Amino acid sequence: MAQGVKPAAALLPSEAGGVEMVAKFFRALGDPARLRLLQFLLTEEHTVTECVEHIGLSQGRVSTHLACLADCGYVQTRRQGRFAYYTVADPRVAELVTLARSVAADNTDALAACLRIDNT
Amino acid sequence: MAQGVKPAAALLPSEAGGVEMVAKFFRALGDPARLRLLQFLLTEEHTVTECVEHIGLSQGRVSTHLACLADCGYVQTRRQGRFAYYTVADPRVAELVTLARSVAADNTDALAACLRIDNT
DNA sequence: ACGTAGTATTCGTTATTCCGGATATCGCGA
DNA sequence: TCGCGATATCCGGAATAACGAATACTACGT
Repeated sequence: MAQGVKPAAALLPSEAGGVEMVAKFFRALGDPARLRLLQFLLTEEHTVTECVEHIGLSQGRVSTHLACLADCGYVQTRRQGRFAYYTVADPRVAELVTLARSVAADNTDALAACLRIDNT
Repeated sequence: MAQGVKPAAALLPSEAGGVEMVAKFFRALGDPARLRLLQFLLTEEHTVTECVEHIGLSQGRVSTHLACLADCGYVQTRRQGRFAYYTVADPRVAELVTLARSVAADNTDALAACLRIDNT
């Protein structure tokens, strides 16, 4: 093996459930609706209703999506009266998406042709 | 909002299907098996059979997972005889996973409690 | 040419995930 | 207090994705 490099000895946490945790984390970004919400909330905070109008899904669904993003640490909530203001919590989120976008851009064709993991 | 920063004006591609493409890209990382494969292939190249022994899934499934990772541009194939050697193609992949891991690590508890986007 | 090992693909089944609609829950104003 | 607007949660139902087993394909050795 590549000796002397010692690269990414522990890229993934070897703790129990660590890999599953990271996978769950990525899965949260693997949905177009949540990705759009993330972009929408990146520049400024918005209420749930505003998000609903922006992405055009049912209110209940949007609320769940936002809760998921909050659970994963992507966004944070600010409660004021009966409103809930969501916004991106962590600057690393933008890095993450930007980085992914740059890699994905270099594989547009292959990605488009990829019929998911298992097609049929 | 944070004025004067002009952050990520086009974080996501607004082209048709761009968001879906990035989502698909992330979804490829949202599976524990593929994530483990990626780590396994990060330091050195391995054949399909080696991967099978390493993660303990059926040969057919592993082959499909690897094909998916290749489609997404995460890994590349080198064919030699009847063997197929897979290895990580892009250094940005390690960045991506490391970055995600660091964010996920800061939200371990919330992530663990997150019953996925829609639990039941 | 034949058999075998390595890899890829197909198939039916099972498990996840997303969705809208209905239904709570909570806060505020009249 | 009553009603209403904003959010959150709870249902089936439909779509997607993962799995193992079986099968097809390919390259090599004999």
